[in-house]
Amino acid sequence: MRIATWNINSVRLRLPRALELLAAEQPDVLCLQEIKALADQFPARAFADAGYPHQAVSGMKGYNGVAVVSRLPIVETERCDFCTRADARHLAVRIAGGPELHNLYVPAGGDIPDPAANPKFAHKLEFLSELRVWFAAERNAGQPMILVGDLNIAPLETDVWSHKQLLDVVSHTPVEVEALSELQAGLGWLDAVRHRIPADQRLYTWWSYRARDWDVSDRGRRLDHVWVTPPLAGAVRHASVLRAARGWEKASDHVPVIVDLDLG
DNA sequence: ATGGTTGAGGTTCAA
Repeated sequence: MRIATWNINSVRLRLPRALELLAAEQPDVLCLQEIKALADQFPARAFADAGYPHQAVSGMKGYNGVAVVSRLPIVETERCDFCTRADARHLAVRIAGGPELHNLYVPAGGDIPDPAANPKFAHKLEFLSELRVWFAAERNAGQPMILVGDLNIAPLETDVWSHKQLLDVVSHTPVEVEALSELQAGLGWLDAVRHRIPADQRLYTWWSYRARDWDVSDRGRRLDHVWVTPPLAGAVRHASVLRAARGWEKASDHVPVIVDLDLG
């Protein structure tokens, strides 16, 4: 099973790029974040015509929003709200004959890495904490599950262009990395991408729109992730990051991440 | 020291 995840930053604006991605990479399931659309604005017909008729969408007006489109039937769908906000940041689906898949868009957290001074950063930490508690209460480490999405945290030193210069920058601060690590430890999630692309290699999935030349300066961060629970640890066959997508016309600031699983 | 760009929607937020 091939799973792709992509923060598309407006599904309506970038629909043509998404259809090209599906045609080129042939994932079985594509998970999207930041669709920036209401569910009834989602281009369902276009994805269905492209061979992805099985869909789940959690949308809102203008911001956030996550969606899953699949070649394989989706047999169950669940949306959770965290931090008492109907924020369209989570969608769980069960793929027919396959594992449960959680698609997440973690709050970015604003600019100031201090929860007392910055409510957005406080929200980010609280969201991660609630997510950890939710998984501990509602699921267990023996269930085969996949967690994908824009987690808005680059945990490793090689997940950012400069570990030292980003220690005070939201997305790489120790307090966030610790919160993410606690979430990961909860069910023993394995970082599927780093399982296949070792941590001694720099790896980024996001480059700011504000750089003069994203490719030359290469000041990226690995914000987008694919994790699996222990029963699937041995199933991870291949992982890739589509860096070239950052150079597409009308590119998202994030690029797709793809993982292949051998589910037997 | 601070700006730089993008998207949605509406003249400003969030990223």
